[in-house]
Amino acid sequence: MTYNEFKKLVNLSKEEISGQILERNRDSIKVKKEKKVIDNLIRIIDATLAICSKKSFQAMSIRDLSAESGLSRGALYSYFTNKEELLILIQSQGREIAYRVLTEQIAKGNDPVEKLRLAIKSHIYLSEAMRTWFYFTYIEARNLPKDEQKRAIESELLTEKIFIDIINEGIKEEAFRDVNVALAAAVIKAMLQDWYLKRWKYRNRKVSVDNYADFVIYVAESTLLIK
Amino acid sequence: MTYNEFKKLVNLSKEEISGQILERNRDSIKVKKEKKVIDNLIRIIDATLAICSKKSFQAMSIRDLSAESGLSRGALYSYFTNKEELLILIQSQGREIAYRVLTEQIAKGNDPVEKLRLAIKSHIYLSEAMRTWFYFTYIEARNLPKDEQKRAIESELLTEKIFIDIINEGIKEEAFRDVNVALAAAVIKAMLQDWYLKRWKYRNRKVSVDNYADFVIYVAESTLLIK
DNA sequence: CAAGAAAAAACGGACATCCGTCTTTTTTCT
DNA sequence: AGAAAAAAGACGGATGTCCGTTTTTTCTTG
Repeated sequence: MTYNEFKKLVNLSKEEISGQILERNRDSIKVKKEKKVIDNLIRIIDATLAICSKKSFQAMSIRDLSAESGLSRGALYSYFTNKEELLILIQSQGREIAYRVLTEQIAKGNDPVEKLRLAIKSHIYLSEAMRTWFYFTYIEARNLPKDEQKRAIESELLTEKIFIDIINEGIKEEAFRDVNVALAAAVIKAMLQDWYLKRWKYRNRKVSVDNYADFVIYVAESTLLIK
Repeated sequence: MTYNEFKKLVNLSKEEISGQILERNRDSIKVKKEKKVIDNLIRIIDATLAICSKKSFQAMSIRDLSAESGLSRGALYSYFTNKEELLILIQSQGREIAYRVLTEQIAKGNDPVEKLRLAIKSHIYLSEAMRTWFYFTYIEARNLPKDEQKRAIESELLTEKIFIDIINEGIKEEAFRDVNVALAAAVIKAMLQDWYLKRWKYRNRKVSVDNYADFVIYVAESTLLIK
C-alpha cells in the first residue's frame, strides 16, 4: 500500500466529518439548517487549524477566528457555546476518526508481521492526510480541561495498545523476539508522531511519506523480527 | 554509565546556570548585586517551569509568576524587560546547556559504536536531570518570535547533526549498515524526545531512565549494526 | 560600633488594551 | 411578512507594563 492508494481507500471528506460533529453536538448548535451548519463548521474548523498551525489555541482570539472564517463573532457562538468547547469539539472528533480508521485498516492484516506493517503505514498515512488535525490534537491536548485531558490520554494509550497486541501476538507465534513489549510499542509510537510533529524537517529534506513509513517499518522489523 | 553516575559527572547547579544567564543579559537586568540577581533568577525560573508544567506560558500571567516566585510584579520587571524576553531567556539558556553537555560527553567515545551509545545515554540522562527545562523548551518553542524560532530549529538540527556524523563514521568504518543516515538520526532523536515529552507514561509504567536508555540503544543497534 | 544618609531593590496601584461572551439590531431567505 | 441567521456593539474582567512610593541594604561618618 502506498500513500496514494491509502487516500483513495479512506474517504475523509470535510462534509462527512462536519456531519458527524453536528450529530454529536446537536444540542449546543443553535443553527437549524443542516447544510448551513456543515458549511460553516468546515469554515470554522479550517480557520481554527490554519490559525493554530501558527500560534496556540489560547493565543487565537475569537476575533482572529472571526476574521479568518469570515463569520462574525456573534455567528460563531451559534456553533459552539464557548471557546473551550470548540477546542474539545475538534479534539474529540480528531481522536474518533484516528481510532476508527486505524482499527479498520489493521483488521485487514492476516499475521502479526503484516499487521505491524499495516498499523505503521496507516498511522503515518492518516497523519499525513490529516496533518493539521493531528498536529492540533497533539499540541493542544495540554490546554484541555482535566476530564477531556483524561480522554486524550486514554486515546493515546488505546492507540499504543494496538501495537502492544500486535507485538504480543508476534512473540507468541515466534515471529518476533521476546523484547519489552510496552517499550517497543512506545518507541514505535514516538517515531510515528515525529512525522507530523516535525513535518517542516522532512519537507525540507524531501523525505516522502512513503520513504518515512518504509524506514520506520525497517527499524521496527530490525528490532523485532527473529534474526 | 548509569544515570546516577551521569548526575555526579555533570554539574548542573542552579547557581551556575543563573550565573550564565546574568552574564549574557547584564544589559536588561536592572539589579546590580550579583548575589541578588542569581538568587532571584533561580526563583523566577523555578517558578516559571513549575507553572508551565501545568499550563502554557501564554496562560501564565505575570501575577501568577509573582505569586509563585514570591517577588512582586514590579520586582520581576527588574530581571527581564517583558514577558516574551523571559521566554527567550529560558529557552536560549536551555539550548546552550544541552548542546554543551552533549558534545562534552560524546568526545569521550573512541569509536562510532561507543559514541552512539554515549550520545543516546547522555541525551536521555540530561533530559531526565533537566526534565522541566527540556519539556518547556520543546513545548513553548512555537510561541517564540520568528528569529528566536529560527535559532531553536537550528539547535534541533545541530543536535541531530551529532547523530548523523556518528552514523556516517560508523558506515565508513563498516561497523554500521549503509542505511539512510538522516532518517536514522531523525528517528533516534524522536525516541529520545519521547522520554521527556511522555514522562507521565513511563512513570506510570515504572520504566526507569536506565531501562529506557538501554532499550533505545537496543533499537538503534538492531537497526544499524552489521548483522 | 552606631546612626543617619544614600543607594538599591521591591512593592503594588493605575492604566490602556484586549478578550470572551451576551444582548440587541440588521440582514437574509423562504 | 416572519422566522432564522448573521452582524454589531456593549460589558465586565483579566492582563502586561509602567511608575511613584516604600522598604531594605549598603555606605559613611563620628
